[in-house]
Formats: sequence, structure tokens, C-alpha cells
Amino acid sequence: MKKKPTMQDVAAIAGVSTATVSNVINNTKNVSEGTKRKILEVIESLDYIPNNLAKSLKMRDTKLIGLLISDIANPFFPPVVRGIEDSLAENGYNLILCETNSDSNLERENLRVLLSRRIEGLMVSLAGSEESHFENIDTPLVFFNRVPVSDQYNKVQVKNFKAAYVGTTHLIGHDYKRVAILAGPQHLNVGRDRLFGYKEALLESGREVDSNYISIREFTVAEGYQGMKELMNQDPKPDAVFTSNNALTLGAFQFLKDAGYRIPQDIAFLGYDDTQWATIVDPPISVVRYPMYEMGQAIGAMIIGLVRSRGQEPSRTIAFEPELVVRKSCGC
Amino acid sequence: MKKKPTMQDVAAIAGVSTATVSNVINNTKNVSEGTKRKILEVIESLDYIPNNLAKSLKMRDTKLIGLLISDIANPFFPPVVRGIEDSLAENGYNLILCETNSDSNLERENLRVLLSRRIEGLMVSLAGSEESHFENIDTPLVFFNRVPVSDQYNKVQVKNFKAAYVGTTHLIGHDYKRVAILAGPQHLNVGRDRLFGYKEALLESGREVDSNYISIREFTVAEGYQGMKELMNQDPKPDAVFTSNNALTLGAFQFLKDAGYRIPQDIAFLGYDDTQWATIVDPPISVVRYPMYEMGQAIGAMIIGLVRSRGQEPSRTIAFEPELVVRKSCGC
DNA sequence: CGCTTCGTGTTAATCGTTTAAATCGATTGT
DNA sequence: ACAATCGATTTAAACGATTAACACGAAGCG
Repeated sequence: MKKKPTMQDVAAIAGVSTATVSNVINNTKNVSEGTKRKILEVIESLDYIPNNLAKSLKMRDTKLIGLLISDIANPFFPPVVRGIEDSLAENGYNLILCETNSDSNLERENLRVLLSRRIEGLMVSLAGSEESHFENIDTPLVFFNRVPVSDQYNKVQVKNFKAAYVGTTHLIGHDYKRVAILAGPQHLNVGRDRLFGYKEALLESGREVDSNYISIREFTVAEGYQGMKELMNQDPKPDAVFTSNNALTLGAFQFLKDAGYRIPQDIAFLGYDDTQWATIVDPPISVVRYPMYEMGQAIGAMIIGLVRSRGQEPSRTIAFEPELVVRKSCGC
Repeated sequence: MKKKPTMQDVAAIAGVSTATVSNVINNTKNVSEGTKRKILEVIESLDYIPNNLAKSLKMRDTKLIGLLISDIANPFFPPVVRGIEDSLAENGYNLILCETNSDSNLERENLRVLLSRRIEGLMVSLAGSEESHFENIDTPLVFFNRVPVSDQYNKVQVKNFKAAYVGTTHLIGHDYKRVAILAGPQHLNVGRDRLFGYKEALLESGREVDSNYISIREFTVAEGYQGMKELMNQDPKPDAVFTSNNALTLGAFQFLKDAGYRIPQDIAFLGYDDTQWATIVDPPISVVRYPMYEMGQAIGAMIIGLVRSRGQEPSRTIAFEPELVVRKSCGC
């Protein structure tokens, strides 16, 4: 692990100054063919690779963007991150990934580290309802997925309200009488908005909102399983259910299978977020879904735009439309 | 987006030298209570965050580790990356993520960028069979998943041969007569080794290797679908199949469902890599699986170890054992 | 009293780049 | 013939931290 060669070394061997070396590397000034060739030879022979730390320090840019999410193993994130990465790579930026495990304290710590690394922009899916640590940072910021309410921020969202509204309306439209929902934590925008959408759909079609058919749960598979079980303990049982998150969908479906319920005869089922498995299970699951890869691209493009415009632009919000994919698990 | 305060600023306002400021920040020398408090106050009031670029430049370390994979959206990676991240975070390192899209040229380019960022270590799942660009880099290096053959490198692998061997043996043991395999690209170690394991299992139990029951495919869902279709066109049809990768598993299962085959009556099915959906489909799929999160942790721990020991240690290989999870899709 | 020791702080060089300003021949125009 | 111009290159000052070496007054000691 010997010391890496520097621009000094290259310059000395080539018999020129570092300024000239810098100029051939960056094509920033005319350098005569002769010396240029000589320098390139030396670079090659030394395996010289410029030190970007020094460059960044001097230039005050790092081409580094931070990503702060709860858990990459949550199936929602991978396609989104892929889109982000593609978008950043296209523009010569690199991604530095931090996971918060949905812990706001970890989030705050990671934020400090990222800022000390002088990231040029940051993309965040909030860990929890705490968001004060983002208040006065002067680095371009884009929230996505779990976003703060304040509209002083840039956001890339999905239309959570609409997703639940459309899903629930579809179930009502197919004449299910007792439509239940597995809802998420109410301190998260994604939890709240989806529940509102569900309620609104019921009210608009003249139904009553019956709290017995609302189960508020953490976004985990185990909670989905348990929540579904409790919903099926109601009397009368619900005849349709909307599960408002991918983990809840998985858990709920699991329970219904285990307990021997027939879908959609005993209960109609509408899930959240698509996966290739959704078409394979029996019956294929209807879902409300979003174009995750495209969302990722949009997030990446937005942060790049902000970096380029030095954060001068007013805050924007992009909201993606939900798509209802009807398969066999509910009326069609 | 005003200029960020520097240590100079802090020092000037607090009426001390930068040396002293540095010393209170890093707890590296005795500083009297009074001045320490004063300095901390100034830091607080300025929202001063140290510039890690400068620190890294001077200290010659970045606490940055690179990760080079083909595609985070491949379901194999997320749990592994989670394990890696946890392991790195525990030791104060950050992760910089690059995707190669299985393109060796992109891989080489990304490698250069990462090296110029002076990452302290690099973890790689190879893009293809080209690996020469890793030959002379003097940065600690760990390969995983898709690894080079040479044992001059550090690797965290799975026992690919054994996985296929155990799986195939299980199928043979349950008296299936015509065991087929959906195998992967033969220029990748993971493709080759799994096919070898399959063949070896057949030979050892006195069976013949029949190339009609071997379909060599790219690792994609579409190829799995197509490959399974062709296998079922053989006469006589195979009565069992081992799909040697998660995407192939998905595609093959999809085809069998679509075509109306009954599992395991018409054909026994053994998949690769576990997912929560595997227990939900009908019938629940038997699989050969690995502890992905733990593998990630091991990868992270290994690279940290190498960084700490300055790469003095001899090359090591850790190989994880496959686990056979028997569900309803094949003899049990 | 003179000498060492100790606790606090400061000075200034350094890490590896970039770049404005300066330098230096050679060429050009009149 | 002489100033002006031009192209190629060098000089040297940043960027924002760390840290060895040093400075200085107070305290300890025989």
C-alpha cells in the first residue's frame, strides 16, 4: 500500500510545473503537443489518478449527493434508488447512501456527517415525524415518499390520498358492502393521507365510516398479518379490504391464505405496490401502484436541477398519479 | 446559499487560534474549561460544521467505502447492502454506491472515479467476466457474489456448487426421474458452478446427464419463462426442475402457472433464493437460500478488517453454506 | 533564587489540487 | 529597430483542516 503518486510527481518527472499538468488533465488551457504527450506518458506510467479531495477542496464542489432512507431492504426503495442512480450518473454525480432504520436520531447524525462531507444535494425519505434538523441547512434538499407537510420544501410524492380514494372507490363500485382498510401510522403523511382517501371515498358514495373496519398498524408484515386477523374477527366480517402499504399487503394476504379464506369469494383484496410476484400468487393480486423507477429518475433530476440553479428556484412538488391494476383478487 | 463558516471564522470570533479549535473539536489536547466553552458556543452560534474534505486531505483517510454492483433492483442485493451498510456504519464508514448495469466498461469507469475519490476500500460484484482493471489497484478489495476465479483476491461467496448439488440431490432422492435445470451464463462463476453441482449430483447417483434437460439462460425473468417453456417441450417432459437463480425461478414459475401445469404433480419445483412471497404462492416454493443479511455483514466486516490492517493480510475466502428449505413444491 | 516541569496556546508547514498573475521568447506590425 | 502582441509555461497563493515544534507564565523544588 505505497503512497499514491501526486501531480507533483508527474510534474517533476515530466520536467514541467503542476500548473501545466493540471491544464492537460482538464483541457483548460493550450499546451503544446510535445509536452502534452510527454505528460500523458508519465501519467500512464505512474498509474497516476488525480486526488479528488484536493480538487473538491479547491473547487468547492464534490459531485456527491446524499441519500437518506430508512431501509434499502424495503422493496419500495430498490427501483427508486435505481432511477436516482441512473439520473445522477448521467450527470456525473455519485451517490452516498445512509440508512436510518426509521430512527430520527440516527437521521440527524447521518445528516451531520453528510453535510461535513460537503454533499451538494440531499434526498430524504423521512425517518419519522421529526423534521426540525432539516430546517436551516443551506444544501439543496428533496424529500420523497415520507415527506414533511410544510410546502417550503421540494418534494416528489405520490398521490396518497388519490391512491386510497381510487382503490376504495373501485371496491365500492363493485358492490362490496363492508370495505375495510389496513392503514399505516397516523403520524406519517403516507399513513394519514391514505386513510383520508379511504374515508372520503366511503362518504362520497354515501357510506358510513365504520371504525371497526379500520385497523391502524405499523408498516410491517407481522402487523399486516395481525391486523387482517383482527379485521376478520369483526361481525359481520368485511367483504373487501384495501391494504395501504406493501408490507401490510404481504402480511394480510398471508393471513387470509393461512386461515383458508377464499379470495375474492370470501373477501375481495386490493393491495399496494406492484411486484412480479403479484401476478403469480393465487389469485393474482389487484394493486394500486406507482412508476417507481420513473419516480427515482424524477427525484434525481430534481436534485440535479437544484444544485445547478444553486437553490434559487422556488420550492416545487411533483406528485405521481397512482395506477389501479385490476387482477383477479377483487371485482373486475 | 452563503459561504459556510470555517474553522478560521470560529477561531477569529472566539479569539483563539485554529489549532485550539481543532483541539476542542477532536478532544486531542487539554484545553482549559473556559476557552473550550467559549469555542463551543461560537461553533453552535455559527452552525459550524467541519469540512471533512480538508480533514481527509490532510489525514489521508476518507472513511469512505465503495460498492460496485450491477443493479440494486435485483432482489438479491438489497438485503446484502443492508448488512453491508450496518456493518460500515457501526465502524464510522460511509458507503458510496455505483451501479454498472453489468457493463464492464462502466465498471472500469466507475472504478476510476471511486479511486480518485480515495475510497479506503472497495466491494465488488463483478459486472462480467472482465476483471483486468482490478489487477493492480492498491486499495483493499473484496469481491462477492460474482467473483473472479483467481485466489489472489478476497472473496465472500456462496457455495454455488454445493447449492445446486444439494438441491439436485434432494430431487433425485425423492425419486424424480428426469430432473431438469435452468442454468445461468457459463462465463460467470455463479452460472458455471451451479451447473456443475447439478451434473455432479446426477453422476454420483448413477444418473446420466441429458443435455435436453439443461437450459442455459441469461439471469432474467423473461429468459426463465422462455427456458421453462422449452424444457416442457421435451419428450418426455422433465418431472422436476431446479431453477438456479431468483429471476429464473420467477420466470419459470410464472410459465408453469400460465401453462396450467400442476406443481408438484406434473413437475416438482425447486427455486433459488428465498423471499416472503415464496410462502404465499400456491404451492409454497421450496428453495435453496442463503443468509443474505449476514453475508452483507461479513462483507462489510471483511473490508473494514482489510482497511484496518492496511491490506497486510493474506487473501481470504469466506463461503456461506446453502440452506435447503423444503415447502410444498417438491417431494418432502 | 535559579532551574525544571507543567499546562495552555500559538505559529507555521503541510496535504494535493486549481488558477490568476507573472514571465519569457518569439513573432508581428510599422 | 522597437514596441506590442501572442503562446506556452511557471510562480505562488489559495482551499480548510491537522499537528509538530515552539513560546510563555505559573508552579514546584532543592
